[in-house]
Amino acid sequence: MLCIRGSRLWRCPSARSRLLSAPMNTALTSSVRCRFAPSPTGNVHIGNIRTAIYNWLVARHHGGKFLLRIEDTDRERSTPEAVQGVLNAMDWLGLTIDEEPVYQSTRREAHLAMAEQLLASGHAYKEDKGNTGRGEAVIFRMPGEDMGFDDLVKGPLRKAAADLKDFVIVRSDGNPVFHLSNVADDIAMNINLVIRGDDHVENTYRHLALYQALGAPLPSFAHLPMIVNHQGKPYSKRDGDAYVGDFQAKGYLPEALFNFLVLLGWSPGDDREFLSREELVALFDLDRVGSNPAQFDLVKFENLNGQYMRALPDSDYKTQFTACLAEAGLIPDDDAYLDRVIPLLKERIKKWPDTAEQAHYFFSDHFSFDEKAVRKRLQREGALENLLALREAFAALPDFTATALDEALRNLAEQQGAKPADFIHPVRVAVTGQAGGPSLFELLEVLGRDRVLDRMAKAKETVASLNPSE
RNA sequence: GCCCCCAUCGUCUAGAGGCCUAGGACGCCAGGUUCUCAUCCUGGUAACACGGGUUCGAAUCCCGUUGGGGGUGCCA
Repeated sequence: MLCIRGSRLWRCPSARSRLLSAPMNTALTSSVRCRFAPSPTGNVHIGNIRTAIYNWLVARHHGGKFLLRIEDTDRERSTPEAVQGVLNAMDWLGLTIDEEPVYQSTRREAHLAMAEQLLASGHAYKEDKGNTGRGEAVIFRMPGEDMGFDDLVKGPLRKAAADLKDFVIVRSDGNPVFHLSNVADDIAMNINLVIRGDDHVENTYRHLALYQALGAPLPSFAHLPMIVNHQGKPYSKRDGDAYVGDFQAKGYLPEALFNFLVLLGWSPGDDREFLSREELVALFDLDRVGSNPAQFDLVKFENLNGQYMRALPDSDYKTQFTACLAEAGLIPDDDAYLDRVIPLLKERIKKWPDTAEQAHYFFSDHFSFDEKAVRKRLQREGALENLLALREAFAALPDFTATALDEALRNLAEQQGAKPADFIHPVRVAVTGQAGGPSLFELLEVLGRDRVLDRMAKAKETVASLNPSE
């Protein structure tokens, strides 16, 4: 027997075993309702948020709804801070929700009522396992037949009745268990597509049985492979290097992280990797989601982030750039100056926090010197003399422009039978304190005559103040 | 233990029996551009876990092994 999933053919389990959920003839449509259901017991990490992103993308792609449910029933571990963390992460990444968030902790009575209903209909029973004295728990009775469902990313899955055991839905202390609450809320929220982590595949049989017992319509399921850490283990609450909040704090761009995370487990099928949000909404669908776990490669991500930085519209770039300067206590002289500085730096700042360090010398005379560079370029024999000679040549220039500066320097070098580089490097260090940076002559022009000449004159003190070792 | 899932360069991946002497990206190496760093351009390095099948033909299908992951009545 063959059935259709997307455009692919799949061998289906024998028709004899009841196939639950019916996604093979339920194409995803604009009526799709999916949700992100995090438990706020720690920081949101990239594995969590990637699940949220896929849910959001599917909803947007099909014109359906994307909802949020905070599963905060674990009162010991759920904190308001963690809830806020989830909200912040989603907001930062632009994961807009279409209805008010549901807080699971407010639905306890409904969950318990559902357990009563199952008890009444004979789908559940009470038992004190091993007479522990803890009281009776409510146990759900599995149907006792083979079950299967067609996972939207993993294909057809099935399980023998013998491997499907009864399970607790209400603890002996009277608290509902995850399975009950989760299904009860999904039913209440009319969720018809559940996209969640791979760690829930085995739970799906239980959930499906619950839907059946309750007579509720069955949703479709899609289980996403995990994102694993460098040890190849799924990210846990303990993996401190993968929190979404940290990416935000470190100055990475949300669009870059969004783009990168989507690519961890999905690809458009061609060679594109730099995809705008609009393109992703248009292209993304579950049928191209892979089924093997992925590792987050920070280096590759930083490359993508750099591409986003360079592609940023000028106005956005300027706003952020200015904010970074302000944070470091640097105030641009004027807007026109800022507009001339930015193009020089734009392609070499890889993430926002690097801004102040790389731009410092443009906005203040109190910048630090790279000792290695000073030693190599200014403490050389004759370096200071060259510098002063060059300063005179620069000072004599009627126009302090890049081309004029360039010409003056090369002329002087030629006169002295030296290489242009012998002058270029010392000037750079004297004027910027750094070994590398933007094109020297443009940099000098933008910096302006006064600053440049002043700093060149001070080079001698600078060298002395650094108290040369060796 | 039992059940389920997964397996292509170091990493993310393309691949739906012949288009694959396996393509792209990041990284790395070499070269180019340049005053440096960055950007950019060119070239190179590197993979179908293993063993059996099926087939004229397999990275692609089947079985097994190994490895990894998940689940397994009171975590979510």
